[in-house]
Amino acid sequence: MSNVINRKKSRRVTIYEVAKEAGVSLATVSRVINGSEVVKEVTRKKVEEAITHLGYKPNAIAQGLALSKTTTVGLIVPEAGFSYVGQVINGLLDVAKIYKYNIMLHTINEGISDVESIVDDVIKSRVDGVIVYSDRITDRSIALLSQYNIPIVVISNRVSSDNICSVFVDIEKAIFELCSKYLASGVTDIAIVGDHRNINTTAMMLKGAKRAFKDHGLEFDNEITKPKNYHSTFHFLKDYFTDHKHQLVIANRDSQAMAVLNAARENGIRVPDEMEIVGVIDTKYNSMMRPQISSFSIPSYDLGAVSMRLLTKMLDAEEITDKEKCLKYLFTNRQTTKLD
Amino acid sequence: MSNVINRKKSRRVTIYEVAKEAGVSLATVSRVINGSEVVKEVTRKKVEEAITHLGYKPNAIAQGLALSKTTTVGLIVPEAGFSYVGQVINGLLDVAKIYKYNIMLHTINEGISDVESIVDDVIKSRVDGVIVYSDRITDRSIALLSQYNIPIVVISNRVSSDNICSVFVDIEKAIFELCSKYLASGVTDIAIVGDHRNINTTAMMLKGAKRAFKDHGLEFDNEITKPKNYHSTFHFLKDYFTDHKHQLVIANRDSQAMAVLNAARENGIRVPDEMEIVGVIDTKYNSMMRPQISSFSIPSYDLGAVSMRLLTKMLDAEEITDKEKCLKYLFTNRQTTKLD
DNA sequence: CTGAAAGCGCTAACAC
DNA sequence: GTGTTAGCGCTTTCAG
Repeated sequence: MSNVINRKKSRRVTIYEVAKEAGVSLATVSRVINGSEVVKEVTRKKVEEAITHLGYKPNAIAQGLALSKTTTVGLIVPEAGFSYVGQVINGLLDVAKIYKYNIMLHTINEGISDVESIVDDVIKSRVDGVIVYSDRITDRSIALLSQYNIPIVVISNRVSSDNICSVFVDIEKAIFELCSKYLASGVTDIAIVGDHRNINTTAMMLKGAKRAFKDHGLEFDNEITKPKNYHSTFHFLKDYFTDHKHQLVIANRDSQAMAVLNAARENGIRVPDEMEIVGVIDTKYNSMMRPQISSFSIPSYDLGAVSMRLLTKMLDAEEITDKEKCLKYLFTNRQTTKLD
Repeated sequence: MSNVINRKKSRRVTIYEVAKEAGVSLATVSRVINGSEVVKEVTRKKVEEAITHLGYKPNAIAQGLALSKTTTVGLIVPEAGFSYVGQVINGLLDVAKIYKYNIMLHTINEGISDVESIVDDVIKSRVDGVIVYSDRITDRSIALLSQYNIPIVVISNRVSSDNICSVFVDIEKAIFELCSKYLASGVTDIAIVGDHRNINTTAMMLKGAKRAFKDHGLEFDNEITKPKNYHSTFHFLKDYFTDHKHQLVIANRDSQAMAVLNAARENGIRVPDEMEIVGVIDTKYNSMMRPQISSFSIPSYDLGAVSMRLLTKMLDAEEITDKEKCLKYLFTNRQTTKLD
């Protein structure tokens, strides 16, 4: 297939060697590499032959230096969050592939020092743009990054400015609608499990619930949060449900929804008869539980794909009609709810 | 914290500007950046002040060009496999951070054309080394890559050569031991669910089972594979278990083990009383099922961490005692087995 | 201890 | 159409 010669320990072939082999100047080689129209057909042929013969591959680093652009974008995701970011990454990579961008992957955790070092790495590596999956709007990484005047797309958070766009799902609305529906049918004992790893999302969920309750002349005040002394949501909920019960419990990540389900059942609470459960972020595991957990399907893949597409637009200085892109969610009624 | 001036639309500051600001030559600036010992203390101070004052950050691309090394490594993982590769990536990134390497992420699917283009990208981006998470030893990506004489670490597969090392878990042995134990206790109706996405792992599992059976004077011939016309393992197994039952079913990925569990139960097969189930790859979801699925814990994080460490050794031309690193697994007995 | 200068591999005017 | 040349930002001899 590829005529690459196995050149052990030999330097990688450069544009000069191709030029010599083809009997042209390096400028011409550069032209054919970059698909310039002005090269005569016969010389192009010669060059192309030399290229495949020598197995030449342009040095992206050198190109990057010469052009001051790297065709790579930095991706920053929360550490240990791959179970729910995986799909986002897939979407992102697929689009990146189309537009010939490479992805530099960085993970970030809570530590501030970490934020600084990530930003450092990102800036030093001279990526053309950055995509940040971040739940926290106040995230220092974004603030720091934006100082460098580099195009940024943030996922899962509504923000925008001169060089920042965002792609997200309107969780507030999702929860509002869900709660409204339940309230309308007389269900008022609704609780939301707070997610300390996704503070902003939790805030949105609460906001949606509060709005729905207010519309019904009620007040929402039922956030369940894991105290620090419990090391897992499940263990906490197991205790919690010994003397608590709600008509509807809403959790963010599917692992939390599962914890709710398991904890409830271990306390003999029948789901969905006595208590209904809804998850927000949906992974494939969500539907593998028995009963299957009803949930919103956040379009994770699209979140990634759209973000990357948006970034390419920013990089090409294309007109951007909407700097804050809100994606549609879908509610899937499974076996932990009694909805129709 | 950082004294970076918000320099809108202005070029990034270069080593020249730092040199001018500090009143020294760029060679000297370069020396202090790279921690050379020979710089006099006072000049170093001057330079450092200029650097922080200007908010200078070295251009890694230019450094890469000058040094012909990029301090980035390419990571190639199977597309859509983040649920079980996530931990590997975390381990890898943590170690990469320590050794100051950046990660360029690529995903790969079955298509051959894809392989070529990935290898192309990897070579063009002049990474210092590559880590490939690949189940298939015959993987063309590795073959192609190795032509370029670049250090490679392969995860989850035993291979090695001049510039290739590998880190993996001895699945064959794991299954051998498990089967031996069951066979010794009289359980002989054992089946293994084939995983079309991980052909090599499946082969290892079968090999282990066969060896155990042979040791007991028996022959193993119980691979369950999803026919092409079923779009999910679960749906196939649901039909399969209407007229099949085994004493022990072993599955590779946890999602498959869950499919086994759910399918069995929907056919009224009691687990573990009538049928026991063991999974191989363990994610957090595995233990969220009820009953909790007994499984091997493949040390995913370590797989990544060790691989990255190994790669740094190759890059530093350190002595490598073992080019094929076999990591320990652990069996966790949960609620789908009757073992003690 | 520090500076001058030659690349690293490639692109993009500007000539011819 | 094609070649020449000046950078892109940094490292590294080699002088001084």
